[in-house]
Parts: sequence; structure tokens; C-alpha cells
Amino acid sequence: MESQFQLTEFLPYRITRLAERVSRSLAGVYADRFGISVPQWRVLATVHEFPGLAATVVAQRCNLDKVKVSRAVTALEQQGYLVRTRDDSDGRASHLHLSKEGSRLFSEIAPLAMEWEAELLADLGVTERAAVADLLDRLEARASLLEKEH
Amino acid sequence: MESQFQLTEFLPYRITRLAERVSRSLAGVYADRFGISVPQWRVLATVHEFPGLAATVVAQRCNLDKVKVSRAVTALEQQGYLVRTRDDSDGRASHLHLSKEGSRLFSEIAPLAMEWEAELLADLGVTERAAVADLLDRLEARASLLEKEH
DNA sequence: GCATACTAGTTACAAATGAAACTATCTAGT
DNA sequence: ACTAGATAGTTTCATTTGTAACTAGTATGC
Repeated sequence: MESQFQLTEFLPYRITRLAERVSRSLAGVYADRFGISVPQWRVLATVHEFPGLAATVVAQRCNLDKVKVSRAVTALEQQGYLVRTRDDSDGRASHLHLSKEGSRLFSEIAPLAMEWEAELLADLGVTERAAVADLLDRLEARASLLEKEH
Repeated sequence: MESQFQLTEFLPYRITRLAERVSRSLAGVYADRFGISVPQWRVLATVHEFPGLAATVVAQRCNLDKVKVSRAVTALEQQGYLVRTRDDSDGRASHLHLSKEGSRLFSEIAPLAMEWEAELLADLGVTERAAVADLLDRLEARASLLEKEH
């Protein structure tokens, strides 16, 4: 009874491998040029979309732990891309906003990111793109279920 | 002209997010219990499937850089799971093989990994599984193309 | 109101990673 | 043969990450 396990056919490995390529390649578009990391980019995009969010909520929304968000926020603040204002009713929390430079930075990167995404999907038709989105959703639902079971 | 960029809809982000969940959850199945890391698991599986490979080839096959492979091999060797034998004709290279314990370890982990994969795919029918495999392939082909263009 | 438990966010420290330099060996061109 | 360049694999060091502990503030129960 041989276990015919093959890494190359193993889906978790293939997903991870794709993600590693995607992440590395996309980061290459903005990391060096604009001097921001992947977590910083995620925070930037999230705060752009939802100005005034607290760090904890940002963390949930962009799939980062609070430590990464904390560090990303500090860095973005030091670079002048982001400002935080204390919450009036809760002395622990603060609200995150992009500065003018932060908005400008976002609006420079976003089109590049979208263009990159378009190139990634260039081979796929409309139906297939929908299938990708759908399958990613369903796999992720399963994955987070399995993750919680431990 | 607003950039209607939304991180949540951004495919690279969603792929990465899925991969992060998958990788974390699957690693949870073997990492603590057997004391091996993700790179070590990949090397283990690759050397199991292709005994006698050189480290460089292992690196290519399991999408790791040579430094990670070097460290994983060292660790696996120290744990007694892997042996290396020098190549006769090339003094730099060596051939990797699993020890008896290494084979046993693999045959313990492999079924768990396959079971985990089955649970990940539990929601999908045969056609959808084929679609996942196909789409992953095509996206990865694009991604590695885009990666090389920089 | 006061003790207990909880939450927001930061800091500290150990482990993992990435890039570059390095050692040892091999190959090719002359 | 000898040199220049490539290759296998390791080591080094700076950066990033993950875990846990921490600070400061808030909510709850009595």
C-alpha cells in the first residue's frame, strides 16, 4: 500500500507556490520604486478605502496580525503617508487616515496594481475569471473552517 | 476619475490570503507534532519521490531557494531523517536520500496531508476540482511570465 | 467604587528569511 | 596546462516575522 503522494500534484503546495510568485512579482512593481512593503501596501489600500478605521479593524480587513499592522502604521506615519488621531471616547484606540502624500502614493500604485492584475488574468475569459473568484471564495471558506478546528 | 480599487476584490491579495490560510492550517497538522518546518516538509516529500536528487534540483522542484534547501537538509540530517552521499564525479554535489526514519516520517505525514487536502476540497465536485487545477496552472504560467519580465 | 477581566496597541526577543559574499569544485577556451 | 568563468552548496549578516509579554485604557459584576 504505497502512498502515491506527489508534491507537484498537491493542491496546498500549488496554491502556495502560485501565491509566492504572485506576491513576489506584484511587490516588485511597487516595493523598490515606492519604498513600501507588502503589509504597508495592504494598510495603505485599506485605509484609503475606509478612512478613519482603527488599527484592529484594519488588521481584520487585510488579513494581518496586529503586530504587523502596528509596524506598518508606524512606518507609513514616519514616511508621512498616514496620520493617526486619538479616539475621543476610547483612549486606547486611534483612527487612521491617509495624508495628502499617502493618497497620492495610493493613486500612483493602484493603477499599476490593477494593470498587473489584468496581465495576470489576460489568458482567462470572463467566465473563467468568475470561476477563479468563485473557487477562491469557496476554498477560502473551507480553509478558514479547517484552520479553526485546531 | 476615481480608482475604484478594492483590496478585497483584488485577485493577488485573495490568492495570497488563501495561501496564507492554507499554509498555516496545513502546517498545523505536522509542524508541532513532528517538529519539521514547511521547507523541511517540502524537501522530505521531494526526496521521497525522487531519491538521490541533488540539492539544487530539489530546490527547483519544490520552489525553494538553495539557501532554504541547504538549511532544511542540514536540519533533516541532524534529526536523522535524511542522509547525503557525495557525488563521485562532482565533488561539489551530493545525493539526498531519506533514512529509514525519514521514510517512516514521510509515510506518517503524507496521509494526514492528503486527508487535509480532501477536506479542503470537500465542497467541490469533480469538474470543479479539475477547474481549480487548470486555473492554478494557467495563473501560475502567467505569474512566472510576469515575474521574469522584471 | 472597586476588583476582575478584557481590549487596543506596542515592545522585546527569538526564530525565520533574503541577499550577498564565500569556499570548493568543475568547465571551457585558448 | 592555465586562466576565467560558472556551479554546488554554505555561511554571514541585516531585515522580517512570530510569540509572548507588556502598557494603558475600558467594561463588567458585585
